[in-house]
Amino acid sequence: MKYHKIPDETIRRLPIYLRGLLLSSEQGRQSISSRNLADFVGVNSWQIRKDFSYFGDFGTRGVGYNVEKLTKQIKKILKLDAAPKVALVGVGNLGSAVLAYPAFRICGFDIAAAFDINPKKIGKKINNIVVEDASKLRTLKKRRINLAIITVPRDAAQQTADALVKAGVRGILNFSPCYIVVPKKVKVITIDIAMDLARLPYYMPAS
Amino acid sequence: MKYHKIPDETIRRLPIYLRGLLLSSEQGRQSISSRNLADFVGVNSWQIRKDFSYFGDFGTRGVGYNVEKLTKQIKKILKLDAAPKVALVGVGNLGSAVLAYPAFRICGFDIAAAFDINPKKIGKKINNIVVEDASKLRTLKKRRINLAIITVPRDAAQQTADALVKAGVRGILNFSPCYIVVPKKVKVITIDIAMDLARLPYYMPAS
DNA sequence: CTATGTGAATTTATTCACAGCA
DNA sequence: TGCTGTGAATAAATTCACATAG
Repeated sequence: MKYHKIPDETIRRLPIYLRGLLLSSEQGRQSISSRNLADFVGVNSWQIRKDFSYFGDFGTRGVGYNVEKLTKQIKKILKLDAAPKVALVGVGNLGSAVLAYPAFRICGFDIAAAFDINPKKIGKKINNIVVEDASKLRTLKKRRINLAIITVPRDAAQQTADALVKAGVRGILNFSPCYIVVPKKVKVITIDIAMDLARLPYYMPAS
Repeated sequence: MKYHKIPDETIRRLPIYLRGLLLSSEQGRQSISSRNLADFVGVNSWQIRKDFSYFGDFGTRGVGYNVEKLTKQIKKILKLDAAPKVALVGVGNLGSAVLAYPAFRICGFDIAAAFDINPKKIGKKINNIVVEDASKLRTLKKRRINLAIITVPRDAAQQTADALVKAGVRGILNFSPCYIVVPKKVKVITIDIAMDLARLPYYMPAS
């Protein structure tokens, strides 16, 4: 199995496992079985084993997985071991909340810059980060920041993405409720809160 | 095809189509082809046609789909036509941002209540909604609110979910970075910003 | 005896190719 | 001719069952 390509769905679950592992590590756990982890993260134990099997033997039969070793390996696969630097564009309500979001740290992210076009916001410090003028986005290349979060209003999302791509950004987490077009070499993941909420009623039984 | 169960993945895409349709309706469009919509939302045209085929004939061959009719049908399938009422628990940074999020309206949601445990926040008005004491969650049943958004810190997420379930809530959008356990009759969708960000570096080519 | 690792079976989703209608 | 609608083909993901190792 070692030489198989890791399925996309497995990649989608790896961060979930990582979160579970970090949490159980905090609780002083050193080894964990697929069953234990399953209860912790809400994924079947056989699914977990299958997922892990795509990238090697980390478990000990009869015992389980070594939490530290597995954590390191997942981080390596996800390329999180280099503490990726991230820029955020759009320091409005949502942007400020994302800047203050504590859970980035545990994944190893370093929120290294924030931008806005509002002169009132530029120069202010939010969560220890000085807000810069969005016209300075091109400095990202020199600063070796190639990950960005977009939290600007919808109308500005595409042009923000264009500017980011021009500045060498290769991965974008987009919170604007729209589809944005980028070159193939750039990966975009869109989080649209309303889209997820919109799926809920379908799954709810009649009240 | 009309009598087939609609696949989960199709349901996941329906809100995306809905967003695209609403946007193109704003632009005065009355009919749209699968190709047009594809460019708009970033999904293949044959995927779109297949998805729509699961719930009936809405297109006119040679022309495309009637925007209004299709919009109504998608809303009906997603059970969004009744303007579902939503409660939000946890008016911190993220909670406030979500309350102010404009895109809920277009999907037809009615943010009807907000709760917090912080006495300083209770009674304050945020985006026209008075923040109530979280101990009053049980009033949700009488008010016929069965959808909720959780934006509390991780430690409080599970107990908040428990309280919501007790109050009759059947669908939860969870922003806390953890897995929460609920009875089978309750549907939870978790948005973990860090999880999505954590997937990006994997897909980025070496810089 | 416990828990992993993995081929095989099954289920689910995507893609294709084209018939059929306006 | 243009675009939908859909069976059939392909691809992908999940689930199972069990051999295997500690």
